[in-house]
Amino acid sequence: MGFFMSLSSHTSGSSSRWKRRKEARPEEILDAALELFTEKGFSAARMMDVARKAGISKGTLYLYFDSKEAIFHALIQQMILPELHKVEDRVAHYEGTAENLLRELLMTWWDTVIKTRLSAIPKLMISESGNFPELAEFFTHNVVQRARKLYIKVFELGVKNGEFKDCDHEIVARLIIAPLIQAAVWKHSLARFDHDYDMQAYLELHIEFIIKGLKGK
Amino acid sequence: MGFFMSLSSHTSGSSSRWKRRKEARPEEILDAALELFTEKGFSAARMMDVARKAGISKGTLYLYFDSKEAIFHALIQQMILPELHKVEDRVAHYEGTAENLLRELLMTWWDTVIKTRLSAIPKLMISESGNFPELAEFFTHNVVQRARKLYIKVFELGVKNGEFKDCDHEIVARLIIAPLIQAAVWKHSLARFDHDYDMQAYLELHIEFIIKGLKGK
DNA sequence: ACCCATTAACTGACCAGACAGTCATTTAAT
DNA sequence: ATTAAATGACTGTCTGGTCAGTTAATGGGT
Repeated sequence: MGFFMSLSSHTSGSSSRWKRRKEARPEEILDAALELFTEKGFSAARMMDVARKAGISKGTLYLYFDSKEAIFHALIQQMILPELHKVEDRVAHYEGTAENLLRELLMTWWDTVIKTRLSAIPKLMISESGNFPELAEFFTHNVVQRARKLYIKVFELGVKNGEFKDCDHEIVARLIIAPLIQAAVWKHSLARFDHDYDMQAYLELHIEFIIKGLKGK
Repeated sequence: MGFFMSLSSHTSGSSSRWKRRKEARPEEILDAALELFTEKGFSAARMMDVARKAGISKGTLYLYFDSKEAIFHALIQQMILPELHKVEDRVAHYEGTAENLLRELLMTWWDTVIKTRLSAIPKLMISESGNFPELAEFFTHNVVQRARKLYIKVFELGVKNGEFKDCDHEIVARLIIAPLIQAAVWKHSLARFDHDYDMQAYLELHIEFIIKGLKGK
């Protein structure tokens, strides 16, 4: 027993059957898991597939994570928060018009979240919220509500400056965010069955409509 | 074997252990399945739980549907299309301003889809698109794209009337729809961990922003 | 009105397959 | 020679689907 046929595609060309790569494993595992959990859902994703995609065996997964659920936790908790911190800092130190800050924020978020693999996180968290209520609560409080608060701040700055007309802050923030979340979710679900569309134009038109709406109210 | 303890809560008060209800079963099964599939996802939802929620035994499920997957198919194919037909008829026979038609369309959709249990369908289809590519394709072509075409038509009417300024039709349609889909998805995922919000105000502000954006471009 | 034969809706114990997680063994690295 | 990273066959459990048996409903005969 123990014969070998899988030409491990990961670092092909090596003569040895496998390499010790203690440092690189966790991130590779999380990447593989993010992709599979997003595509199939947590429950339908198989640990053996995660292992294969990460270029290791099933047993090795359990050297780095206690369980399937532990991988899911790590995904949600490690991948988004760093990005959020950067944006919060940016808003805290910003000086200028609210309109420009809003434009910048939306474009930054677009480039660093919606266009990258991070866009998978919202779709995953939305799909699995029913099975992981505690994580969903963590995510809602520590990502969603904090992001929303950021946009509320920008809006309030604009109202204070006389740039924007006042109206319900939270509703405005939700309307600003909705098309971005939707773009992320779409990208990882029905987009592959739909026409392509010009995502940049989508973002720009959204910004234009929102700015016009906020100003002219 | 065969002793009894479950006081079947479904039609309590009856002395018999169960009733023959051939006509009512399919819809009750679909309702139960929609709720569970939406909450847990297709894979994590157990047939026994669907059966219990529908007030029947597991075996009875298989008198009405061939498999778990058949229930999923029936859900997607039977629940949304009738609503879509109504709306398509309305647009085909409409006479009046594009602005008023757009307002009416959004409000109608809001009341008949977003506010009802039908709102679960988009969240479910988005979550499961990776596991049911054929159904996802069907849904995308027969629901999403048809709905989008409807909004494109309204927009084109507005452009022809001189009510709206011209710009990319499909992008506009996507931006009009995004906050509604987002509201539906949210309702069935992270909303229970988030603050409540005034959904009616959300819809009304969205309509206002969109109309202003389309007019003033 | 009652009984009993027949039908078919319904049940739930059971089965076969699948999968998360384990661990004795193998092998890279030092 | 020693350490520890990595493996994959194995196991216990869980669940979709089945089917032999149970029971509600029906209606024809007395």
